[in-house]
Amino acid sequence: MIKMPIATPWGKFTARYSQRGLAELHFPGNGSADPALRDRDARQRVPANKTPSTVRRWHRTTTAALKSALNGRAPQKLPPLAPVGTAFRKRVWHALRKIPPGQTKSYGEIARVIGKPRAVRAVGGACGANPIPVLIPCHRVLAANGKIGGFSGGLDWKRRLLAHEGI
DNA sequence: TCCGTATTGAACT
DNA sequence: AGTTCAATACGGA
Repeated sequence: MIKMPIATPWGKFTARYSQRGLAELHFPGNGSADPALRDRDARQRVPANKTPSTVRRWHRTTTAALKSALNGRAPQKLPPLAPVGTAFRKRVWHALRKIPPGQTKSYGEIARVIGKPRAVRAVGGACGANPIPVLIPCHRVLAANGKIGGFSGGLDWKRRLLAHEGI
């Protein structure tokens, strides 16, 4: 996995790439408190001039896409997305990508979309396990009663992202 | 197998 | 308007 930073007005995000594409996107400030993990991360940080050209191309796309998304706009182009997860979770993530900016759905609605109307709680689990937040817009999923629900990156981020989309 | 979950809707105060 | 509760699918240990 190749780890590369993305500087934005809201802080430094971190992208991780596998051979298949973008595998993870991390919020700023999520640096591991555990020194051992920090060391591991430092080892995985790769200088740009040493990264394969394919990954640099992906990374330019990711960077542009993230900046669009942070401004509440749909990215023109996305890198290949290669999140790791079970078949069920991938179906959920795929469904999330169909929610346009400025619109929201409930966990139950997502469950129906993927053909498992009773898997509402599992959908919540899949949202929480989303390795590529913002680009896979898990922040556009609210509870059925209109409450905010949760967000793995912190509810502040969820509110901020939704606010930028006019919600 | 057991436990926790970013749920939901109904039935109660 | 708040609280409790059961049903429920999934994933990790």
